Amino acid sequence: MLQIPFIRDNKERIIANLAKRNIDATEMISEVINLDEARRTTQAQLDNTLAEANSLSKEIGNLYKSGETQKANILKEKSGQLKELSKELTETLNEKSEALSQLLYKIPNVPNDSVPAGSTEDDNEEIFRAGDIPTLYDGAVPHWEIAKKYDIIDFELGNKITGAGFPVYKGKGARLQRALIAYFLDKNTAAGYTEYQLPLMVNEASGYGTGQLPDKEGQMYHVTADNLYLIPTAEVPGTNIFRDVVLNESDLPIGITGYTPCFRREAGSYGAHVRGLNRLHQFDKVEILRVEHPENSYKALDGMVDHVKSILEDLKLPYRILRLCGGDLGFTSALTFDFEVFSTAQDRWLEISSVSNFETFQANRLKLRFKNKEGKNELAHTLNGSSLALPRVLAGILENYQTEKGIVIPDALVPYTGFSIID
RNA sequence: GGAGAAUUGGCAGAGUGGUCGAAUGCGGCAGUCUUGAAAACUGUUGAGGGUCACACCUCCGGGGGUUCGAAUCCCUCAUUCUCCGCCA
Repeated sequence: MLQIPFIRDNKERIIANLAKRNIDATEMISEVINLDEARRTTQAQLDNTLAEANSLSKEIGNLYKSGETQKANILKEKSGQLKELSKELTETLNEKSEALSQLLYKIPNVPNDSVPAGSTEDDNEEIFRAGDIPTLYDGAVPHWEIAKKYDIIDFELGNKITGAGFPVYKGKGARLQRALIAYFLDKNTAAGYTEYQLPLMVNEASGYGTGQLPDKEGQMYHVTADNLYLIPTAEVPGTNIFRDVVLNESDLPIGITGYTPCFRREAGSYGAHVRGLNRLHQFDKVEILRVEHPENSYKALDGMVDHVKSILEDLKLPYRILRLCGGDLGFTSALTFDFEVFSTAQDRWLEISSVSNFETFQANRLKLRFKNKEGKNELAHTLNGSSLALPRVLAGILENYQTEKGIVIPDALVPYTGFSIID
């Protein structure tokens, strides 16, 4: 959520940069400003009314004390009128505030100046590429066939137990999953991130805190009996650690990592591109999150990018990094770098990590602040990234490491799997 | 799930209808003293809205109510603790 004073002061810049998301925010922005003005006017009227009522109450109290009941009763009547007036004003105020926050919830974060304009993923800007795309043997196949061939992932069984998008990993497949999780967590904690194990369901306030609500209402599984949501990413419980928190400046930066399953309804996505592990309702992910001083957040973002790079280099997977264009940028993000692994057998790039700086957009909703040098509370910056999302890394490994003899496990993972080939 | 108790500023903790945005202690910050530090002493120190700045308004777990007036009384929800029940 954008801050109102920021909107007031940066109207043109906001509109110009939101245009990169293909949004014409002119009307919304001026409506925000109008509503805010109306809100403030009403607030001032209400304040004055309440001030009058307060002093009247004091007077009445004094009159009672001195036994002047008659006079007190006269003032009581006046007080009743003020009460009525304040009720009306409160109602107006609530309406304005509600309308204002509803509107603010709908305005996405302002893209960073470096974000290219564009509407689809084709407009994303490739900024880095590394790793060799292997030449596969003649019998190479996509991962869903590999999974069947070696009996390591059973999609049909998942269909039976739950439904499409809930695969069952077995044997070496399950072990490989566990190995990846352990390896990622070790890698992250070695880089200074503190490991957390987080709730897999969150309440409504947390959903709003990180911006999934109301924007992605329909994309989360909702446990209606208790009004809880299954997390679509560890970002939600992880970032909400800091909801309504005032940190000391010396607490910054904070880095945390956690493994969680993620649940996404993925309403509306069907077709060949969602085959196998490419798009699931339940998948595993290890996440990294940072809380940073506003001055350092972009440096921290680069640090996160380097960290994810080092993981992919350990795994020796061919990958590229994209700077997302405005149209592809998430609602809450100011700047996002996507990592994609090349799936040789599918002949396409698969997104495996998304590293973003949210600046104060989440912090404003969360009320995540720190006491700055002047002793004032200032919004912190939040960042997060996947390191990494499991299914597509798994797909990448299965497809890029397939040989006639079987799937060769990347050296970095062997200590975790306890085996070096799936055959 | 049942019964009881509780929820106050960064923390601890007083406050049961008006003079309470709230005693006191700890912590934080600034100063005195000191070569420096510690100790001691002095001052200062919640958040949000509003204003050029004041004024002023709101906030004592959340929401609602009673009252001229609520941290204080009532209702409701959440959370915590104790006891009972159930249970991986």
